[in-house]
Amino acid sequence: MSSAVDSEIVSDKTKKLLKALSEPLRLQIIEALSSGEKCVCDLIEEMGLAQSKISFHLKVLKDAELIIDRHSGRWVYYHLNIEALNSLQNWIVLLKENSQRSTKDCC
Amino acid sequence: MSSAVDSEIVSDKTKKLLKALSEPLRLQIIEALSSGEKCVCDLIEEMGLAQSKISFHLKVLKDAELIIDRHSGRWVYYHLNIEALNSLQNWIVLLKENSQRSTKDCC
DNA sequence: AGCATATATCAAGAATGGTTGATGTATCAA
DNA sequence: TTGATACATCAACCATTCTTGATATATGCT
Repeated sequence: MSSAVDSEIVSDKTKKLLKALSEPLRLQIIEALSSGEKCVCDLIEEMGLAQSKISFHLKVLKDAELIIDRHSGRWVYYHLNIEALNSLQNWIVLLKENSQRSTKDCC
Repeated sequence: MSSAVDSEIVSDKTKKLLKALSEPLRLQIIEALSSGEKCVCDLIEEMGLAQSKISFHLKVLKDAELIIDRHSGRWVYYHLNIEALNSLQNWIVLLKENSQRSTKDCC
């Protein structure tokens, strides 16, 4: 249902989520946003990094739908997309369930 | 407590976990192992990939402590490390809690 | 001991991903 | 309309990661 050759549990969406989360700087951004919505300039100041660098990583996070942008005047505000976190958590839970099923001794 | 310059939630361990999970092939391996312990030869056959490739990715997963190996005769069996999945889940839960705290309207 | 099988490791090349500085675009204020 | 600010994008360079084929190691069988 999600790709041509498909015997997989992991959706392309989850793959993209995990790829986006594989960068330390992006994790820092995620953390920074976990304390609330922020504009790019806040992040630049808070993290002390080049603007183009921040923008680059924000784009990756946005493409993965981990964060959502909101434009207001000259500013762009970003916040976490809880849905993405939920979907990631679901994947982990699924793995764990699968795993438990396979290791439990039979009656 | 986890690094010299530390105003971060994300532990180095979590960073490594997420990096290890950023590769489609490694996700496939994780999935394959979620249905139970397997030896390298099982994975090679099941995934139809070069042995050195599989070994390479198994090493990354093992270094991140996402999987655990067990040697038995000529074979090496791998299984998921549920602890790692738990710790990843905890990180997500923490993010979500943080996020909710910051978005809830005050009394 | 000699051979076969299972797995790990390595070196070289290929591919992907990140950084940097410059430039583009949109919005606001004067 | 001009200038300033906030952000996005781009191209060139640099760094990291993956792949491949070859070789190494360890175990077990005969």
